[in-house]
Amino acid sequence: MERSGLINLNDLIGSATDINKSNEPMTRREKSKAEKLQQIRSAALLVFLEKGYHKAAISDILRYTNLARGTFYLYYQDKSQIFDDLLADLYKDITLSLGQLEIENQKSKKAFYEQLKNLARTLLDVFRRHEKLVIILVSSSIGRDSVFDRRVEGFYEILTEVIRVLASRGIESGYLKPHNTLLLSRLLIGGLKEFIFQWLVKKRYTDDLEAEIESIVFIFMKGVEQ
Amino acid sequence: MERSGLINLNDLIGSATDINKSNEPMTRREKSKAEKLQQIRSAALLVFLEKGYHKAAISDILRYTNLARGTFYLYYQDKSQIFDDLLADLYKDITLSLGQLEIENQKSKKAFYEQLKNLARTLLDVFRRHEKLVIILVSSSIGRDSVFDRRVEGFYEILTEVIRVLASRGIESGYLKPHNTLLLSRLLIGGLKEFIFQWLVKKRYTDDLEAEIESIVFIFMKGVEQ
Amino acid sequence: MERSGLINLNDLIGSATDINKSNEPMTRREKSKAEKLQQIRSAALLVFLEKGYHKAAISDILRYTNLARGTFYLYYQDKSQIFDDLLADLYKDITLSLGQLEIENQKSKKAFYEQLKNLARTLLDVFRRHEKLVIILVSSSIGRDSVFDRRVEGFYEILTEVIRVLASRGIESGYLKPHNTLLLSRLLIGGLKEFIFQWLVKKRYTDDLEAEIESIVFIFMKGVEQ
Amino acid sequence: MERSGLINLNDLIGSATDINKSNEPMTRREKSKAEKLQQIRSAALLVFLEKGYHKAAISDILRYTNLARGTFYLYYQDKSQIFDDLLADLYKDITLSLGQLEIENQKSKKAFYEQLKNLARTLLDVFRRHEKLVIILVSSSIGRDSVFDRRVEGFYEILTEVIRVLASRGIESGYLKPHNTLLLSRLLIGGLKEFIFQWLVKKRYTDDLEAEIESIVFIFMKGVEQ
DNA sequence: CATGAATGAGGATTCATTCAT
DNA sequence: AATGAATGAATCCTCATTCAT
Repeated sequence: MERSGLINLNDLIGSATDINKSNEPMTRREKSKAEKLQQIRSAALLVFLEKGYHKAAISDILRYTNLARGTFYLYYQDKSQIFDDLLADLYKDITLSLGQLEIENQKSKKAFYEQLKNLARTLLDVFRRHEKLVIILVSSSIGRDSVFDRRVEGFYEILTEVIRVLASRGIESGYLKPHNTLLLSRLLIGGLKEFIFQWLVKKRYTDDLEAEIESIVFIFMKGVEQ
Repeated sequence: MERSGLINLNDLIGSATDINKSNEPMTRREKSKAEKLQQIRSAALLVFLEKGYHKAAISDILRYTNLARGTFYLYYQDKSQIFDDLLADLYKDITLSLGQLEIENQKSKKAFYEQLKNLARTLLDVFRRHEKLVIILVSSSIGRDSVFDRRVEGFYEILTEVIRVLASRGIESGYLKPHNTLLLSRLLIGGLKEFIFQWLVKKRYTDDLEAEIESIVFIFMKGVEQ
Repeated sequence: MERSGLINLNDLIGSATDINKSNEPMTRREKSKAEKLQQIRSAALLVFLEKGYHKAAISDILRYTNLARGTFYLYYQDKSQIFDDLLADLYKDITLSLGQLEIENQKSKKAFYEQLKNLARTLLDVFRRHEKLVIILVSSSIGRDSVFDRRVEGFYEILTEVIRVLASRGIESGYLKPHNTLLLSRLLIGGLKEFIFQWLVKKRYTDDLEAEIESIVFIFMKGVEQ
Repeated sequence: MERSGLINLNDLIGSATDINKSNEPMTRREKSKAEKLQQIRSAALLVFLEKGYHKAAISDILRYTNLARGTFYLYYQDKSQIFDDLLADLYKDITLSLGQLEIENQKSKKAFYEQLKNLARTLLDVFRRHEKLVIILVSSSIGRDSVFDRRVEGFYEILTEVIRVLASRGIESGYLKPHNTLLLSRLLIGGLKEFIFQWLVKKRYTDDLEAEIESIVFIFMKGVEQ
């Protein structure tokens, strides 16, 4: 019996900037550095949320800290780098969460459906934990060729790939109709993105989120099942 | 038997700017002015496409024409106005196309399904005719509060409303399960947006567009039918 | 017995732009031209009043007419010229009014005092007739070297000269102390200007204007009498 | 016996911007910054003097320094702010000077008259020390609603109020006729303004300034005395 | 004469980034 | 390492004036 995390996300995510991986204790200087870094990160998240990534100026971010303008450049080279850094956290969480979502070969269509619901709930939880960043992601452009836009796109690619793999297994097992899995997954991700946008940015659907999510999964499952 | 356009889009769209309705012949001067207007419009479309609306500077647009900086302001007051103007064209086309898509009260689930496919194909055609603008729309940020973002959002609202009305009829007629129609329509629009993005921006799915669209409609229909 | 207008103002005023001095009947074309001229003049007066001379743009003036931008330059070369033209009217009125204010050699201090009051009342009436222009004059900068500023200054020079001449006569006749007449006149003009400003621009002192004016003349007369 | 400064000017003036009150020694950097500030202030004063406040461009000011365009905005937000800053210096001086001009309840008309002369001389001295700024003030428009115009007007209001209070006391003590004190003070301020204008801007009356001032006070006193 | 489209110089302001301290 | 003053390119916008029609 196969037993593994859903998917190896590290392949997809690539090298998220990792600062301070080592477990050695920090010197005072390092601690101070880590604190400053954290100040900048928190401030950036707030500013991106308020003004949107593109309109956010580095000086806006610094205004929320008590650091000098030049200090920013000791930690990051530009705006896109700090966004990458913020994103890395989300990626780490997704990786962990989906990794823990252990998957068995589904014994039945029902089990497959349950797994799909589990996945949805898991993602929902991750998004809740990273609400600010997810808002920034779902209300941002994709497709242009700035570093930022590629990052946002990358985020969706990861989600798409997760769905695609799951759909492939469903088709292999004969639970799902043999659709184009990429199309399937994009369709679901698109719907999901719209849903998250309405939920987090527009603050709609706040009544019974779980039920709504279940509806979505149900519709999708019914739409694609064998 | 009721027979009417699908939906009165004029209510949603508002008065698209109408220039040059009169049939009187233009003087040479007026013709030159109209040409300059067209130059600016074309240039703006290109620049928005290349750099994205937010990064596009008015001087970028003017660089594509051989006009002086001040000239822009003879035609538009700012960047948002020219975008509105471009959008008005698309809206006019959508209005016309959907208006011609006459709808009968569906006699059967099958007829309802056909109608859904018709709608999808019609929108597809419109989008093909306005490819550049649609690319700009699907690859732009929403959720911030600039004029631009409200326009983009408005575009999706229109599409969402069209789907929502159709879904309502389907539910009333007993062909569809009584889902939350707003959720349904957002879900489909989200998926569609993602699809259009992949198709127009990423240039994927170019093999058999009609078949892909049919797949989408099929999945959606199957997912929500009674 | 000497009998003459108070002063020959034409010497002071110089060549106010005089258009249409001849009495020959106007052709239709000339009439149309005169009308356009009048349109511009009225519009300019309003705009100068609202925005102040310096902030007034030529296009502001033209917006109040139904003339094209280029047309302005058929009548005036720039903003200062039209101001000169407006001023010429006021000058003409002052000249006329003061010219009619016939002056005898004052037989007594009392008569001299009456004459001073007459002068004040006369000026007051002129200012009332040209309220808008006077407002523009009293609420404008002076002392810089633009054409406009020299015009404003010229206006005060005229008034100052009128007072100075009268004061000289008063001193010659022994009714007034032998003060520096230029100082005297500037002092009075300065006070008057402030008074007019408060009256016309700030809309104070509207209760009993004549009484206030009489107060001013009284104080001044008492201050300088022998 | 009452003994106090003439008037509490702080009520009228408001909080003049106070920079660098602390006595700690400046670092080299702070010193350089203070020098730059001073460069800008001096340049602004010169430019305002030459071109007038309204025609002065920020780039004109910067041309007199060797600073970059953006540097201005490190010190001031716009043109009006630097004018306010310059004005604050004058206000501080007026406050100090008039504050030191201690006033006793006047025992006689003569004493009152002396006090008036003292006031005039004091103001004259202040104006001499701030010649450039005073020139800018007396040759500027008032009455429009820009920030600048309100500042200029405020300056005259202060002077007017000083005179008005003194006149009130004179009337209370029976030395002056019971005129409308506001009218009185405006009249004197108007005359004074005109005088200062001629003296500082037109460079007249430079022979015996003290005597001229004495004349003015004498005329005024004689004009209004009981 | 009249028009009004076009021009382009000129002014304000912002902001990422550098670098001397 | 940290600072924050200084920079200057980039952008938006206005407006007097010209000139082909």
